[in-house]
Amino acid sequence: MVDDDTGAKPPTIYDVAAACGVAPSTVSRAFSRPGRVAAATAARIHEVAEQMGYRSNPFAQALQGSRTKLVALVASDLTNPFFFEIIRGAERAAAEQDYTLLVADVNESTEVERQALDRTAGIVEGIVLATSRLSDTSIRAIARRQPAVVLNRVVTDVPSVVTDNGRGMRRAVEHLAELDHRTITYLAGPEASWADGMRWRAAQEAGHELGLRVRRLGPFAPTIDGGRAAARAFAEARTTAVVAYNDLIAIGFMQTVQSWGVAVPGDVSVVGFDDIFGADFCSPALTTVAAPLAALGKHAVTMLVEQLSTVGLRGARTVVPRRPALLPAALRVRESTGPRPRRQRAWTPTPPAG
Amino acid sequence: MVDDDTGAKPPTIYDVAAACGVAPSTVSRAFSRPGRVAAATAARIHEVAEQMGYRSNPFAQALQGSRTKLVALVASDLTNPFFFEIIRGAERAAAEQDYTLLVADVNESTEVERQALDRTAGIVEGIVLATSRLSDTSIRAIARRQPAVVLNRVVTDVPSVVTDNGRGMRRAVEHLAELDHRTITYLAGPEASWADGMRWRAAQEAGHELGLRVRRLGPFAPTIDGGRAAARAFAEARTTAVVAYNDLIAIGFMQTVQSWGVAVPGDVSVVGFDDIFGADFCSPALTTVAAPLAALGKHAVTMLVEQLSTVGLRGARTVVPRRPALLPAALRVRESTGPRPRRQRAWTPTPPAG
DNA sequence: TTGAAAGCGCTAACAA
DNA sequence: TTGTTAGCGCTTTCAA
Repeated sequence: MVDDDTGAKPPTIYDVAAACGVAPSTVSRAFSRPGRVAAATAARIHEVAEQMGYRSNPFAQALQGSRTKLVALVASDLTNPFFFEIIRGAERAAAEQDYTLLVADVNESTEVERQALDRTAGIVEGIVLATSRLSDTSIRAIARRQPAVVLNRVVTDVPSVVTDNGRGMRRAVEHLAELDHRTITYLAGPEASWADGMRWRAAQEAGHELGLRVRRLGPFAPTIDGGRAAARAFAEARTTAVVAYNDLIAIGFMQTVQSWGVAVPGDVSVVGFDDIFGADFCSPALTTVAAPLAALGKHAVTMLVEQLSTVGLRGARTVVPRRPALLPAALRVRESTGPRPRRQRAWTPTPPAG
Repeated sequence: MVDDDTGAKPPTIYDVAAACGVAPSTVSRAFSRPGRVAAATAARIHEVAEQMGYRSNPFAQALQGSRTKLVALVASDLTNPFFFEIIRGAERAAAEQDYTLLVADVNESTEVERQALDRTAGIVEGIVLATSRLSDTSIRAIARRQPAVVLNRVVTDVPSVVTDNGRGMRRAVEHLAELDHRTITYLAGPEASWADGMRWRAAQEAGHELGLRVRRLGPFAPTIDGGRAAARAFAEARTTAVVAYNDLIAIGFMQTVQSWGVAVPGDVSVVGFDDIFGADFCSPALTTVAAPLAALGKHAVTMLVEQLSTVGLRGARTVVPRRPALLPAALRVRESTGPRPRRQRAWTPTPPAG
């Protein structure tokens, strides 16, 4: 009984070999080491393989130690436009180095993140953890098993790439100071967020140095809805200027106070953070600290691939953690900031008539 | 010479077995079939494995026929907010069915798309092709090798999930007709786009039935920049209403004509398509045909997983192509549409002073 | 240039 | 309950 096309199983090199009347190893060579097979034989093999619909089994190949040329980027929530340019940059860098980038959205769930990591870890050659919700310890454990880079967060002993939040925030506060604002409110992001800590601290420091009072409101979800909540909280304790943890909060905040008849920047100036998609076409266009999004992604993947070229696939651990790569942020002044109003207009957090 | 921790290679079941003084198969069982091993033995094995840092090799497991529980979604350009909700929906559906979704951004490049598919195909159990740039033939070839679903496009003999563009466009034209517009311009998307063909045809049909003239301008890139180009073309041949291939074009168009001093919707009404992130906070908020984004993603993954549960991992081909799943679109009326102006104001495509 | 044979790490019979 | 023995599909020596 010949095991020809008995089942629906895909053909293997054995099937191809049989059909060609050559040894399996020859078929293998015809694909992986074309030079080491007679031209005529190789041609025949390729042809037969083609029309049998032969596809090499990547698992069997990987078992032999061949590389998958895959790297993964695990993102906490792809729905957040913050990731757009990061992924774009990462994708570009990967493609340039002949890697394929696989992105996993873990939907802000530690559970799903673990799962994704488990299923993916052994398959990809390296991992970028972007805004991971995992504990530092878990992240270190992952990095111990395989090359990894953290993005937008600093974890001791793991290579990381972050925005220079300090400088960025400093620029924002300077800008507001120049517009003569005296007190600013920081609309905080999630407490678990590493970036939030950095930004809040930087705001305080900058305020201190420039003689501004800096208050903190929050935490709020890093979303447009979070911004709406922030607006409600802000109504209780107003200032002439606001710096939000991120653009989404800033946009939600603006939307809401504007719906109450508050003028931006007439009554309150608002500064966002990140310069995500949409920051330029919301109304008014948002002044924001532009994170080097594409550069972050690009840098992370480049660091990762650098390690991969050094070490082998499996059994490779993350290499010599250097100090975090700090990528520069730039203040993008648009229309949501203006001079401190002489006298604050009265307004109430209820929608105006009409 | 004991092959203990001689190299940096990760430990295998053999190492664990040796360290525990049991047979390799027992170690294997301890992990895959816990019930079939004495509790004490299992505990010891797990402990030893844990502290040796043992991780099962997914390739070896897959070679035995175990499932990877991975599905891939290949997107033409993740930077396009169109994909946000799609991915979110897909991710949810995958998680619900205990699958992990891997997203590959192919950056609008057929080359990269091929590459990604090659590297990924054998590893994931099924593939969602979202807005693929591949030819119908290539797609059919892929589907023949492995379960696949096309999203936002119809390919004969391959299961597909699409927006009901016809109904959606119909609603948009009706809306414009009710506002008394007589002639509308369709700002076309990429020629290669399946959706563009559908939308343009539907616009014509609806116009015909409702007694409106419908013109076509384009093709334009499906981006904000494309919208800017559309505005320049529109300046040469104006109408009181415009329907764009997608929201990005609509937003770019609005931005540009507004910078020329044209009022939206005062001078021209604009309708977008898709209801992407940002459509509600651009200025004016965009009236648009909301594609069932999340539902599309969810549906596609669900269809895929359905097939997977039927058939085995490798050697499974895409099953019985049914007719495309048509998901309903809804018109979202916001602020960018209004009644036809009595007389069109004069304007020129140069930025107004000031 | 080609064939034969030995694994890669794991699982699945089949015995013991 | 545990050990033994074959492979999964492929690559890679080592001979021929």
